[in-house]
Amino acid sequence: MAVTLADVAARARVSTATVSRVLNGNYPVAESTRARVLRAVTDLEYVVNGPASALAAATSDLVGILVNDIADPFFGVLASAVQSEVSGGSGMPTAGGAGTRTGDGSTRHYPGPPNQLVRTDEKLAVVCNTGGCPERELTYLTLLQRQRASAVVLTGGAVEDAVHAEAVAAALTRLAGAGTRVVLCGRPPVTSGVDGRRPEAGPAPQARATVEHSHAGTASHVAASAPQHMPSQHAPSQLVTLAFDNRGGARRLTEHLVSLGHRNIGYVAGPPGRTTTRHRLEGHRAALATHGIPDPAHRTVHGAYDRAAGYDATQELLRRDASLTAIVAANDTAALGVCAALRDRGLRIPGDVSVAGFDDLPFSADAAPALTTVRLPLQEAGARAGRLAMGREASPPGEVATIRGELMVRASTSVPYS
Amino acid sequence: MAVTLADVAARARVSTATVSRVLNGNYPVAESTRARVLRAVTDLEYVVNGPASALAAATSDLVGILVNDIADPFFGVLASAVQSEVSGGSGMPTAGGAGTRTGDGSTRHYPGPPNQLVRTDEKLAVVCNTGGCPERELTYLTLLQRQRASAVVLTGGAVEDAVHAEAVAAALTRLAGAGTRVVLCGRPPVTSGVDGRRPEAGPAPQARATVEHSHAGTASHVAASAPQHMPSQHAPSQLVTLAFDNRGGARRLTEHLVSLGHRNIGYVAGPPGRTTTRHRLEGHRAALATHGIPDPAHRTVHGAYDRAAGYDATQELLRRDASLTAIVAANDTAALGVCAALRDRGLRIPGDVSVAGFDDLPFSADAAPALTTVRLPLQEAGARAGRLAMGREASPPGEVATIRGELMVRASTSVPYS
DNA sequence: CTGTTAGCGCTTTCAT
DNA sequence: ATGAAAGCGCTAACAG
Repeated sequence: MAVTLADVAARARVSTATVSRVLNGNYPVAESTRARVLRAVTDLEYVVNGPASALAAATSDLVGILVNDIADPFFGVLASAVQSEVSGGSGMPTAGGAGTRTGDGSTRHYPGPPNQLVRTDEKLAVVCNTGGCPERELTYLTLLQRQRASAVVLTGGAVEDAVHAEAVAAALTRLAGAGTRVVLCGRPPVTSGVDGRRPEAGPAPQARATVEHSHAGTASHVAASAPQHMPSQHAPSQLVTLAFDNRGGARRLTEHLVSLGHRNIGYVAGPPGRTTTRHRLEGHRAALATHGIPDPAHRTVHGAYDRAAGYDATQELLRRDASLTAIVAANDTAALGVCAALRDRGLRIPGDVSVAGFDDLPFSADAAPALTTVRLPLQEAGARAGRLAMGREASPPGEVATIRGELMVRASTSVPYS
Repeated sequence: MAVTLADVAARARVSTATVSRVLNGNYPVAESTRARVLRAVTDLEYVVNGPASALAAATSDLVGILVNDIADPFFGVLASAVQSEVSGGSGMPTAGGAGTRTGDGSTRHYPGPPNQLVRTDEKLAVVCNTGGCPERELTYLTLLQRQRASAVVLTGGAVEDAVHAEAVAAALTRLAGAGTRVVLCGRPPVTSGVDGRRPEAGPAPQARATVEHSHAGTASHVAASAPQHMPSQHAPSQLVTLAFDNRGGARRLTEHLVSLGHRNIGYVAGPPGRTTTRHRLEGHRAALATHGIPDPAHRTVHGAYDRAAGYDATQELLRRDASLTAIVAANDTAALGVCAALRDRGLRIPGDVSVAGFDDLPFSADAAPALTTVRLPLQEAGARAGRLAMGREASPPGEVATIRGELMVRASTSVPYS
């Protein structure tokens, strides 16, 4: 049906091998021959058969990017950065450094193909929306393995269910073992089988056993405790992690509030059972503990990472304790909901109640009032993850790097009762 | 290296054909045999080789979703909706109707496979970020064709360059011809070579020649001039379009402002040379014209569809004409920038200046003040596009459906000088 | 520098 | 109901 390599070969009066060679540009071919082949290619509107070449070459040019919620700018920014790095470094102007292409070590040793129809040096970056659903995460991982993806980038926090963690760890190991490069971005390192290997453990609120690493001393050192993902011989660094220092960021944020004089601080946490939620909450509590401030359970309310959750949580928080002088949200989006709820109750920000978020998404600086938050270098992290996925950058020592967030003090926080 | 069908067959003591049959569930297999095979599959952790099966079956389970900017919630919401429809209808709870699966007409005639490792009935929805760059759009289209994608969904406005339009039309025709279902969502129908074939035409404000179709009495007739993409025999309705009525929405929005008494209205347009930009601007002007309100060119400023552009455009607009009592932005994101700029100048919204946006993104209702805008049913449109891509819904008559936007009057607009 | 020739792993008639 | 065998279109040695 479709035009094949053989058709092109016939028209160019050469062998299929030759056509393949000029298309891949990885082997010397006479200039005249090349021209003839290229001519045939365009004449026939030939388009490489991906599956066929993937089958023969045992690898495809697919790079998968898994995100929890594609409609959330947090992931949008991350994914965008990864993608622009993966597919040629051009992409959005937003992507900052565009010249990444210059010194690349691709296989393009010989003059490249002419038109859209041919180029093989670029990867197809695709983003997969898991919707925060563990099963879909697994499904995508499998699907990507099916496609023999050349790399997979997992973004965002992980679910803390032991069974699921085990399953993901297994999937990642398979992937890595199959030669797919795996990069974790904004997600803690894989620690398979750390918490006791109880396959039937269930949601296990106890699963937190292994958490207190990576923040003791001061910041971004990786805890030396439990043996990590164990690159079991056949995976030389096929699995690297770029984690966000959520705990540290949250701690600094709450300390900022405390230093302003706040004592009654409400916390709008993310959905329970997720690493990001837990880490940020822990940071918040650590800050309070450090300053000897009690933190009654009723001052924390869990919800989704969205605006509606922030809104609802705020109502609940206010109902439970009207003495609150500040509310910290697990992320900026929820913080916006917090602000909305406060406004609707006729409370002023920060006059009556200070508000803080986390992430520093694009809109946060423009909110009214501008949001105090912790800036996560999403753009940079994504780009780095992209480069790692392309094997264009060396892995960090220990295969794990922790990325710090920066406290951004803006107008939504002030001294209480001001 | 990896486990193959043959390995499974050997372990289950059957032929590869049989294994294939139970995996695809499209052919009767004895229950006992099936069990044995399934057992072998899980024991061996067998994962189908996508490329190989795609090659043999001449089709893959990839569905591509092209977006202009994945970091923009507009596309995020759209993509999310498409995707959750494509990969089993579950996905985000936001997606509303989840039970779509029930009456599907898949090939699953016999009891399906058991675990994550096997399932073949689901598609792999992947989103590709073009960054609004025509070349990348083409690249992705080709890449997807390479992969023999089963469907492709193009979202968002198109670039109005004649050459590029031609190229895209050609690519889509090839795709459709190759059996890939193509769905345009939030983008006008493909009408290659409509506006006079002037390759260097540029933004061409005159290009409006053929626009008023598809919502008047007769609707979706394609301009009769140059021969279109010509579904040349072998493409029965492989290309369907879900367009947004940007012009009508914009007109109603501006009419709302006019009815409030505004006469000096500034307009922050999107990037020139894009259909969405032009249609919205045309709607705005049509409204003014209808009411005999002059619209000097200096009251329109073009920029990107982002917040920064809205901010800058507003400064420029105010510099040019301080008598403005309202500013309409091409989309909500830019409108937020407009608000920020206004606030920074000490102007009150809507007291001094009314502001309106377009799209009604999630955050718009929460802005301060809540944004008057035109609500586009992104969720529904995306879901429908997804169903069309899956062949799970019949095409609209004429292969084109126009989706209207709904005027949402909120707090950011009021009578002037209030 | 170019042609020949095996497969890559799976699907699919065609037999049995 | 199951097996045997012929490709699908391309790549990668290996010869020339």
